[in-house]
Amino acid sequence: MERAGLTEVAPHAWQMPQTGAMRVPAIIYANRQLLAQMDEKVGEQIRNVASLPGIVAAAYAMPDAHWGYGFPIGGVAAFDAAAGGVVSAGGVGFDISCGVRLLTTGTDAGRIRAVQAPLAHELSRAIPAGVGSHGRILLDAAQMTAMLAGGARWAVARGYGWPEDLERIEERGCMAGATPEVVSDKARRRQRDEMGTLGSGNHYLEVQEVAEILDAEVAAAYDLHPGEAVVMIHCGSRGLGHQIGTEYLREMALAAPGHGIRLPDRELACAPIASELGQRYLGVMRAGINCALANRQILTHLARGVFDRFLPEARLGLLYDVSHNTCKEEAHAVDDVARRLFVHRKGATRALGPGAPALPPALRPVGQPVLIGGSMGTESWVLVGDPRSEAAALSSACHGAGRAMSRHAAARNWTGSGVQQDLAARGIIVKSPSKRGIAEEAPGAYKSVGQVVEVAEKAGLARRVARLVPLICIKG
DNA sequence: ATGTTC
Repeated sequence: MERAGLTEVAPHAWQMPQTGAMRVPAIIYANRQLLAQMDEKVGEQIRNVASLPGIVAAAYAMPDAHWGYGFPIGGVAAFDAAAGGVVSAGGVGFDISCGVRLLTTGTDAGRIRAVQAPLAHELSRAIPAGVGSHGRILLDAAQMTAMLAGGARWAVARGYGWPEDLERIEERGCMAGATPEVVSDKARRRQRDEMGTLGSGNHYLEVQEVAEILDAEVAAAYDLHPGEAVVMIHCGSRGLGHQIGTEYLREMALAAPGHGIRLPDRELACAPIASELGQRYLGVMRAGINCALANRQILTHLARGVFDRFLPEARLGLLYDVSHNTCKEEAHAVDDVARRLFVHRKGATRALGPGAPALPPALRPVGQPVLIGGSMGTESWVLVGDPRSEAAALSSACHGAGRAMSRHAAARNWTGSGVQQDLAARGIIVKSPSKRGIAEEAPGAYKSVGQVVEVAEKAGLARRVARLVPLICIKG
């Protein structure tokens, strides 16, 4: 993106002037290099978001932003229902409540290396991955309804995981206000056999090593220790979320004129929060959030089963589970005024600072773990919410590395086997049902996640706590 | 992201 016309209003915060239909400014968090790597389309999309009815404060793009459907991926925007504010299916994204959870193991990475190949093999057998992957759990209509209402709470009640896990999940494992009965039959049907599956694209389960600690105090509170192994799970709401996104994007686009909304881009389809359609989407989307929370909970249970067989001394405790594709009603201070807002985070992670009431007691004094999945074969990060993030971006931060090139271009530049061999030479085992998928996810197709989190820290979005490097990657 | 195009 060209820097001309942008004003660096704070370190690594670039403001786009409020022009045309924009109701608020647009702010992009980046250094000069990340800004140069950003598509012009990110600027266009974030300006479009800034023109939507009822938007509050500003439209924000995170340091890992790239262009997406309507909203950029890495976009944050909050709306006031009483001021005609809208909810947008494109502002949440197709993979509703896609997110990351991190499990500590209390075990040295050396113990993983001793069983690395068989552990990778057994994880790949236990964790269904790939396009259309299905699991052994089949839900009937009543179970589907219970799952969509209960989220991870439902999963734990069914024996998938431990009651103490729930404290370490956003919304304590269950998103309130879900309306399972309004979720279409088609969406429910698509999800029937997809619980506890990874899916494809950039979703993965990785066994990683804590390679570096940058904040010893917070790391200790998070039970992260140098040289120990952790498990990171990145996935979302599978076919159900995708079906909901498809249905509501269409319906919101058709209904927009009737709501008096002129869309700058059809892909920005949205409806007033106060409208029947807006309320209906919110209820269905919350069911999608519960689906993703239950899915990651079942994947955790499957991973624990494999670890129990190979490393019985390992105890896979949940550090935290946080989503990066949601719209949630939250309390925020805007210009020192307390307001209730509907915050869209699409490819952006909630990042609550110390003292936030939504955090469990064990984490409240230090702040929320902000879990950042890097690209396959590189590094991932644990950050902690910074109190400055509330003013900077409504307590939000980045979510990953962000693509630097298209899937198509990546598949031209690399082969799956080549990438796999390169990583094997560095001691990383990658298992995937799709060679093309591995090529599309080649580390070189992504921006530097290290640079993204450094900018996030300098911009006051979140502070770095620990750097994680992969040992085993189970890839969709 | 996605029964990788209704």
